[in-house]
Amino acid sequence: MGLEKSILRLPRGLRDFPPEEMAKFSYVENKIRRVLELYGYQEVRTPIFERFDLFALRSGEEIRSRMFVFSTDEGEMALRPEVTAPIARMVATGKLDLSKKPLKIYYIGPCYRYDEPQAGRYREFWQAGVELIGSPYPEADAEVIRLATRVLEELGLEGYVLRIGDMAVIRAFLTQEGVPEEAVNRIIGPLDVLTSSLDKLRMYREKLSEANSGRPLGPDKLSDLIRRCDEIRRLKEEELLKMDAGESLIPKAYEGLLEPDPRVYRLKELYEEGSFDEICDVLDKKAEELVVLTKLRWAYYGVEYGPGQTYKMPEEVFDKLMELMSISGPGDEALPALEKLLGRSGQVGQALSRFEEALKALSWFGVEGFTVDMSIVRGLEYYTGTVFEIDFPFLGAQKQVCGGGRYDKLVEEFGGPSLPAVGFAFGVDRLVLALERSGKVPPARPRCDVYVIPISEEVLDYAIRASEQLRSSGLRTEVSLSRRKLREELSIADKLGARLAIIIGPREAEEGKLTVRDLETREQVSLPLKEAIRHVKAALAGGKT
RNA sequence: GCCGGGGUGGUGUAGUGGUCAGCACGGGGGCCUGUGGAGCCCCAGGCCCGGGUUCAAUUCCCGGCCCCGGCCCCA
Repeated sequence: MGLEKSILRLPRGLRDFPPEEMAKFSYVENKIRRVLELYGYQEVRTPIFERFDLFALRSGEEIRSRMFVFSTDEGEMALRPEVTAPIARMVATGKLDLSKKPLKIYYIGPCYRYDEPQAGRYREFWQAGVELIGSPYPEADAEVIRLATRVLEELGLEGYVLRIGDMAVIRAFLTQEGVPEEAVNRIIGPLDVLTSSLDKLRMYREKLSEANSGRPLGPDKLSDLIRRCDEIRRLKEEELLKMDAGESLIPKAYEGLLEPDPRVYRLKELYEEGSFDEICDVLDKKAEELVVLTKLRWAYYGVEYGPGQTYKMPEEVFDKLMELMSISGPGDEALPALEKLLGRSGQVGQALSRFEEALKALSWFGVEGFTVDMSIVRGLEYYTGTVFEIDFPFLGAQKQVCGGGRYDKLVEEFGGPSLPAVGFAFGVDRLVLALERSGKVPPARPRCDVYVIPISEEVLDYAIRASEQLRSSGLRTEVSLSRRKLREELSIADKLGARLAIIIGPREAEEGKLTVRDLETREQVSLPLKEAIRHVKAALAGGKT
């Protein structure tokens, strides 16, 4: 009787790593270690779980449902969803030698999130990250970004997209416009959702207007498009109903902007009959409505940011913020645009100059070809300055392999000294995926180079002693533990990928020799141990790779 | 939460409303006694679960579970 199948089943989103798979991971991890140590970073390790509150401190109670939480007699614990907070805890509690400031540390280890798995997303995933703690200067930001691109280069991965933004600029702008500090995070999050929705709508629009015939979208995309439009329609109609009932806070004067448009119900038909122009028109309208709706809500309902506290954003501020977030392009285009929009004075000007310096420092490190993108707002609230992301577009939905930025307040918020910091994390699984998809996985190394075959039991003694000698001289050697027949052993040696077999029978034992057989050429010679070792080394060095 | 595509020995697969569900690799055993890296022979092992349709379901239908993708969200 076998065991109940269900107890053997791996929990959802977890994976085993057989040797072939593990080899790819080790390859990536080793590359990462080598690059980071080249820059003087040292590896650390933190526990796999910590107090739940440590992770909730910054991200809020809401993330409970996205983590693995369990209770113990010491209170609630959570499997770590990321490693920045534990590192900050380590620093804040004085575990690191601050006289070596800036601290340069890195980690590679598993993290856990209670999410629905899909391609490139698992409940247990590996992160490799860097934290540079104690330098407030732009060259620190630049070095950290350089580390990330250097790892990708060393892995031979091409076609990545590096986008850089700056939270300090955005925060300074909002503060200058009179937005309360605590409200800033409440604004940035939803704004990110808004801009990414607009991006999607714009993308569909482009695809439709480029192709005049055929099916440019595919069923998945089409249904997403319809869903998004319908979502906007729903929001809009809710508001109109409220207006009719006199319950809306938005003045009736805006009613015209929110007028219903029956075409949303016919999007599928329109698509099937090829009326793409019509759909584009609907998309334009919907995008505009979404902006107006959000703007009006924020202006008249306000944004809640604490118990009983709301901030009502003036429409001009909203417009300017949208404009700021939409700035994107190469540095020599984006920076002038930023200056034009924000000016050079006050905190905003300072933040902008700081951002420029970071980008300039990046060029000293030889990093080119990035995009300035003010809309990248990393989900986590603790970022205070430069933020960046690296994507491989060919990975599809889970294309982001790296994300990071500056977090100058975190250590202090954990009760430690005031230490500015900048860091990032790689998704190791996704790096492996990217490597596979671009055919850059190095060929697997065979289990051993030399396979020793004792022909009979009497020579086991001699064969094993000889194997030990081979190993002592650095040769990766297996000695057969299977007592099989010679021809089967040869077949196995071949399958294992060994380059050479060493055959040992009574003859060899008697003469004190080893018969070395080249498994490719099938040539063989009998030599005394020392010479055999030399011969093997020459063969291994001489052959391919 | 939503939308697709799938579940056949350990792995990869073929196939069928009704005989014994086929093949490859892998596993176990045998012939073969130091290179015949092969070959041959034998053995073990499978239609995800539950309902329905039917004389008969692994096959058709429905539901569930699971896996794989995509959307949302995130890293």
